[in-house]
Amino acid sequence: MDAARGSSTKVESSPNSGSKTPRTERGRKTLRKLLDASAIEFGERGFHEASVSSITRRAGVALGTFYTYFDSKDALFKALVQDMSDNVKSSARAALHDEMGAFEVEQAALHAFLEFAREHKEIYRIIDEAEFVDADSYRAHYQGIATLIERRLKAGSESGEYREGIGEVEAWALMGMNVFVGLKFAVWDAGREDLGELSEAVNRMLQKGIGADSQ
Amino acid sequence: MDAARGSSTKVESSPNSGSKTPRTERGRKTLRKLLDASAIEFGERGFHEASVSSITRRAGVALGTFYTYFDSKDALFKALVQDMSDNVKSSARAALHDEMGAFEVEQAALHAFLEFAREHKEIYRIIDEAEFVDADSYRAHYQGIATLIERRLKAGSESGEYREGIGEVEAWALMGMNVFVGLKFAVWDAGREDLGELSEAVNRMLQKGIGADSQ
DNA sequence: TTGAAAGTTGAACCGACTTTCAAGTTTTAC
DNA sequence: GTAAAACTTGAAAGTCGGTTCAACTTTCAA
Repeated sequence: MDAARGSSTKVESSPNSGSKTPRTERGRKTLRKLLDASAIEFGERGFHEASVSSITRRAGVALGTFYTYFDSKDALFKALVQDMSDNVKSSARAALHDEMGAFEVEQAALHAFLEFAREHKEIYRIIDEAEFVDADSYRAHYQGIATLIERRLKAGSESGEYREGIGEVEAWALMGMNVFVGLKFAVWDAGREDLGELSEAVNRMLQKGIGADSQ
Repeated sequence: MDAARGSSTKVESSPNSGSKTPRTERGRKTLRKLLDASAIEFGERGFHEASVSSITRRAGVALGTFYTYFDSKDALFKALVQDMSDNVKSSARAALHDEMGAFEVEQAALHAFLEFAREHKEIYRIIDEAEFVDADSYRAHYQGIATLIERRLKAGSESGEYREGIGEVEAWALMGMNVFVGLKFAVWDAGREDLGELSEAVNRMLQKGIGADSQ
């Protein structure tokens, strides 16, 4: 349940994410406690079921303290979505290296994503709920990832590893594969399948499809 | 906005969907008005923003009338999710015919789904929000579709059109492709791309992947 | 025709949760 | 050492919307 812990890295690096920047060490600690507690609370209960008082209780601070750091429950949620979105992206990017081939890159990206999802199961609930709480963040999240994927696909196309004409549609399709495989096998049925085998299976689809004639 | 109209077919066919079956024609009409109004309201505002009073206002009936037909706002939502879920499935199934080849079937299913999504854009919001309002329905929806897809994939495998070893993972991956392509191109950017070309592009990925060597 | 069943109405009840605030404590800076 | 700034506290205000209910109207069946 403390899976959420790791997700709250670099909070103070993003300046205007709705949180009022604390000026003392004590304040910074309290803000961190609130963010950690809220990631857990939102992950367990969802935005509307989650209550500010429950978050402050988890964080071990008084109710009023919350409003020293956030304008509203909404503002906190937005800050959290932004934070999670950044973390997924950078965790995937960290798994990629220059010497990798195009297919290798996609497999590594998926593998990193699956690992991330397994460690931070709240991510699906939180990102998905953004669709209703903060629609812009939701779109921005998926649009941002799709753009990254499309860029990689185009590069693979130019290097001759992928066929020509690969673009936006394929990027969204690929993202959908990754998201749904993650939801099913890294969150719902976590541990039932080996993440390495999963990313291989998906990569095989990418390489040769599912047809019999493609050997 | 009256896209929701068509979705409320066969309401009375499902007996215990949380709605108290009306006994007169007048009652049936009122129930129908409530369901139609709520599909629009939930689609526009989402579950929590939607209010019972706004739904009854849209439907042109008094607030109290609502509780003649539903035990609660939750019950109505569940009934609606079930209805939508059934409709997506049957609209896809209706597009399939026995004489079709395995790939042809998948392409037709996707095409039917894309059309359905374009006509009923609320479906994404409503199904997605079920994750928070009624988690079981949400899982049941996707699990149900995945099972249908997996069955088709297995059949294609046995008929020799697909390679061996195709199963659950591929079914979820395929579902993810369809869902995300639908979200992006049939809902968000509706009309930007031709649905026929879209389902072809996705089917091409299915047939030969995205590799250059696969011709 | 008539009484019972089905359906309708909307004001009022009610609980729950976000947000405010004035009084207190701790930290910082000089 | 001291005053200002930063931070904390929790009771209470304020809001909002789901749900109830008793009086009323319409429909149905015999």
